[in-house]
Amino acid sequence: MKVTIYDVAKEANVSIATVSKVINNKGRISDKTRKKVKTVMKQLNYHPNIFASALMGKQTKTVGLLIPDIANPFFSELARSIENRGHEKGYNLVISNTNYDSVKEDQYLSLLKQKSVDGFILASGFENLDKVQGLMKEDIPVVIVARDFPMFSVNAVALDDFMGGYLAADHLIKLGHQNIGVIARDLWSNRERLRGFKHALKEKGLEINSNFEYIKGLDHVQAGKKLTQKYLTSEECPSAIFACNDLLAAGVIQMAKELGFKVPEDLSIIGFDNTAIATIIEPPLTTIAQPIESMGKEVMDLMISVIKGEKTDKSRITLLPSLVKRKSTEAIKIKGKK
Amino acid sequence: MKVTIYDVAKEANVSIATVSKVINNKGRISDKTRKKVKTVMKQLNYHPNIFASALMGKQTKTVGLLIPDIANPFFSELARSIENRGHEKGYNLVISNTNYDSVKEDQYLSLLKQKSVDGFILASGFENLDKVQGLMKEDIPVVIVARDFPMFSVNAVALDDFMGGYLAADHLIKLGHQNIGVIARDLWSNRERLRGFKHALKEKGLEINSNFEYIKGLDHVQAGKKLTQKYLTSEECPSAIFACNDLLAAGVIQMAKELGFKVPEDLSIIGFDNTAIATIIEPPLTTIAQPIESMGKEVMDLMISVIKGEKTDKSRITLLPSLVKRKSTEAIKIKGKK
DNA sequence: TGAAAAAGATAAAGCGCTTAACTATAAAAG
DNA sequence: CTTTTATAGTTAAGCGCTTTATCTTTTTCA
Repeated sequence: MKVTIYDVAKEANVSIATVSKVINNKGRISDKTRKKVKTVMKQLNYHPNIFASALMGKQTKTVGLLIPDIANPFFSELARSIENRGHEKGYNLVISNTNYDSVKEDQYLSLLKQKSVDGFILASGFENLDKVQGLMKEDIPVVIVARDFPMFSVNAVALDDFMGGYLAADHLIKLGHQNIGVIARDLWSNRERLRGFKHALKEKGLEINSNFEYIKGLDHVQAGKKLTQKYLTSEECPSAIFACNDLLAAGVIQMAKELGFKVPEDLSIIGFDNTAIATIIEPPLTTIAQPIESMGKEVMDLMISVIKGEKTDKSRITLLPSLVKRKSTEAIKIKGKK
Repeated sequence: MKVTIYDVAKEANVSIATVSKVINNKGRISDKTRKKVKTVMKQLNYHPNIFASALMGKQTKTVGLLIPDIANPFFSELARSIENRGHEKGYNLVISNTNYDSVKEDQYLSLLKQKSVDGFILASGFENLDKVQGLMKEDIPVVIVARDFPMFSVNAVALDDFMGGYLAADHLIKLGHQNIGVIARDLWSNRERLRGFKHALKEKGLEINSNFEYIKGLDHVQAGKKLTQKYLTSEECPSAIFACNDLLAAGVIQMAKELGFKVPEDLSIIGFDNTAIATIIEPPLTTIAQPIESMGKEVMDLMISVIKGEKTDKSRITLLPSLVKRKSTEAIKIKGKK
């Protein structure tokens, strides 16, 4: 039924060891035998059983990807990009949706460890450093993406979130906005974005009073709406809102409209990520773009080089965000004037 | 280093066969020994090596999911739902993005076969029946989702696409539309939708002249825009457009606006899928809803029961679509009147 | 021409597990 | 008290592959 290394060996009149050698390009083999064996392999449509070799400690060409929410466009685009690069390089992806849930993170980690994935790409919340350190202690390749652990030696490819926040604030300030609301889930990357944001404000002598605001248990769009409602009906109604991802921004726009605010005339909105939805919503969203495509490529490449042992030192690749101006932001109107 | 069945056996003073038996709940084991072994397993934090058992023909608790485009919200939501259900039941998902490319489909199929996934969930285009039949001949569990092969015995969970198309047409007709454009990629499910659509028209004595229209090589949104431009600037400018997925519909709305058409006043638009973007775009999209959540659950459950051999006969589960009315469709204005 | 070195191929052990066949023990039956 | 039978546990083969030590053949060159 299933063709094994024995079948090939018999057919080619050699030992299984010889076959193994040509499979792995190891040891001394004459060209003649190599050719013969290869021919037979083709002819029999032989494919080595990965499990048998995994048993012997070889790689499985599979990497685990832990992601908080595959249905969030940023993550699904990132996943697609990682997957593509993986496919190019001969790696498969076991994708696990953690739903920002640390219990699930744990479960997946031990499950996939058991399934001998060659390494882990963590795009999850992972506020918990311990788990990552645990993996590293066991010498399991780990790469973090879209999330940085400062002060901690780990392979990572991340966005300069600080700069992203700075860019957003800078844009808004230049348009004359001074009273700006922020909506962000309390994650590390968002903390950085907020830091950059505040830094820009400070440079111009501005202050921001609003801090982390987020409503758990809702999806991003709903959370964006709720918070926007709160902001826009409060006393110091902001003239602009910085939403820390595009989904949130979509919610902001929706609620603004529902409350009778015109975007961008009455309220400027800037998002983050530059996913497909930024161009789908109305008005098209001004947003801070993450280079999702190269991010995926870089992280997969890094993962592979770690797996192959080419990298012994840790490295951190930082990609830079950029401002994409569309229609959801504009210069503030002078109050009272028309 | 790694703790094996031998370590457990030694520690518990039994043979490895006994340990194996308690792991798999097989054979005769006294309660006392069972408890003892279990304790030791916990204590040593032992986890069986899946590969070793896979080598012996046991399951890997991994299923392959082939999907055309994980970044399309319909598929990412579907993937999430499948993944969730899988996780509940102890299965992992290897997700492969085929990009509607039959070469990639082939590659993934043989690759994952080699990696001994327990079965395949095919959400891909798979116009090619042969491959599916090939898998089935090898007795590899296969379930098709969101895509039906009529006249062919295969496990599937699908939407009643015919009804979906019918519902869309019915809604539009009741609103008085007679001249309706259709945008759809030429896939099986869309052919069914179109058939249902036309059926409804025929019932009312209406005809549709436009047929399959799609532009390959573009993403859905762009394709939707291009085609809309063509329709709206043509002679028999339609009063309504049926787009066979929400992404396409988003493109339609965008282009309509760009051309100065008001939605829904000048042009009614109905989508398909009811993904998150339906509520994000402006105006909110009237669309035919697929029960994505239950679809994912059903397909995973079906897959598992096939894997476990509980199902010997093929079965086809058909879910029903429903119309979700939002703001992108309205009754047609009588021409000339105001 | 012959001994040493190099090259090519092999046998066999072992990775961690399952399982069929078997042995030992205890309980039931004659 | 021996024989049968059910029960509890063990032995050992083997899944398909890698790899080390070993053996055989060919090449090299003094």
